[in-house]
Amino acid sequence: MLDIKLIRENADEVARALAKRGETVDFAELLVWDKERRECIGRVTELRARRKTVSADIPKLKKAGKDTAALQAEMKTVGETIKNLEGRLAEVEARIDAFMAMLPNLPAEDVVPGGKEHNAVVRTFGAPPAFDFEPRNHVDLVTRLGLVDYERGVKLGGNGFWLYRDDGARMEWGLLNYFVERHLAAGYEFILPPHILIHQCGYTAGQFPKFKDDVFHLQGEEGKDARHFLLPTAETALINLHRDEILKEDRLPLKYFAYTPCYRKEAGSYRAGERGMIRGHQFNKVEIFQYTRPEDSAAALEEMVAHAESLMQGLGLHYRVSKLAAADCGASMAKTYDVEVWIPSMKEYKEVSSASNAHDFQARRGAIRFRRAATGQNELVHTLNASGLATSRLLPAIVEQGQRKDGSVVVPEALRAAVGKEILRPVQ
RNA sequence: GGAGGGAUGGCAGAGUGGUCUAUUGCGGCGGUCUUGAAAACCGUUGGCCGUGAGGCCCGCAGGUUCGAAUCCUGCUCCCUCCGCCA
Repeated sequence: MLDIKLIRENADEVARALAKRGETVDFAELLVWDKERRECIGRVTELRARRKTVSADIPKLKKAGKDTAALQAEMKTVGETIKNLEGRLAEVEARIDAFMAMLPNLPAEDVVPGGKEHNAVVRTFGAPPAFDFEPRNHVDLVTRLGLVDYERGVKLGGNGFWLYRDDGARMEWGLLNYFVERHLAAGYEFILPPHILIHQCGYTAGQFPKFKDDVFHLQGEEGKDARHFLLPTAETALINLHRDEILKEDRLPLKYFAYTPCYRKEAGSYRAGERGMIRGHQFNKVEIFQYTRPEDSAAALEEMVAHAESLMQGLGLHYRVSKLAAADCGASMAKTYDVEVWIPSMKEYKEVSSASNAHDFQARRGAIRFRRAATGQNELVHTLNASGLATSRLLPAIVEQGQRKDGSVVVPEALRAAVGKEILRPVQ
């Protein structure tokens, strides 16, 4: 959520910033509602003050033997006027809220306008492995190696699902453990949240109302509007940890990480090039998250990207880091870096981590503040999130980048203990 | 799932239609005293809206009334007991 004061005072500037995302927004109507809202508040406040004093006087006058019927009659109409104004106010505020809830975040100053074609590679690690044979794709590899069972995954969950088995399950689990250990060492607190969340969580994160079609909603009980949903990322849980709280400044930054599967509809997003485990309805991810003071968030973002990169380096994978253009950043995010791993068969880099600074956008939606000791004032925190990492995109990269001519795969050193072997060989 | 009880400030806990401005205690913060600390004493102590005067907030939403923490209705959550259960 943007600060409506900013729009009130600087509508053109806000519109220009949103235009970097390719969004054309007209604030004229909003500003009319905003004006009406404030006028309503002014009048209601005035009338309530009058009612309050008169109502306090009535018992005194009665005691003094005076007739209060006229005053009571007058207050009755005042009460009705207040009620009418409050009705109007609620109407206007609902419109303002609906409008504001649909607006995406302002891109940070240094984020360039335009779509993903304007993303900029800021650095790369390693180089694409050179094969003196025709490399197989990960679907062939993991199937031959017996790591992933696509057919039975579909039998269980339908299209868009798979299951890990044997060494594949061990490797996926080993990746998760490797990340857990690294995050603990970096001072992040481990959270295992519920996977089923209430609607307010999606609102705070910024998924609702705009992106409600992207998540799986649970059928509520008959006659009840339960409005639970399966989280599309652990970020949705972690941003809500401190919803409606006022944090202590000396406890910031708060650093958390969580492992959850991520459940996404991915409706209509299937592409032939994304077979296998590149895109599914459920995938594993460890997410890191920080709550910081506003002045600390820019540095925190760099720190989180560097941390995500160190995980990749620990696996010996070739990757690059891109800084996203405005329109490619998530709606809640002011600035985003993607860490993208090389998938040889696709000859493409695919996102395995997305590290973002939401500034105060999510904090405002969730009323997450901290008390600044120097001023005694409450301020909104900044929130940041980064995948650390999306394991389900990593396993394809590991087998493709680590494959050898005979179809075997070298297990990254960091995972050998978990998998129990150095080389994975085709089964049968 | 059944039965009962409850929701008031950081916590505990009064208040059942209008004298207060929602008692009081604890905790927190500041001070006095002290070599330092404790104790004692004094002061202070939330959120939201509004340029401001001021207004709103006693779980949430409605209603009754000149006036609601208090009365009425609906909802949510929590606790206790029973049942079921990984």
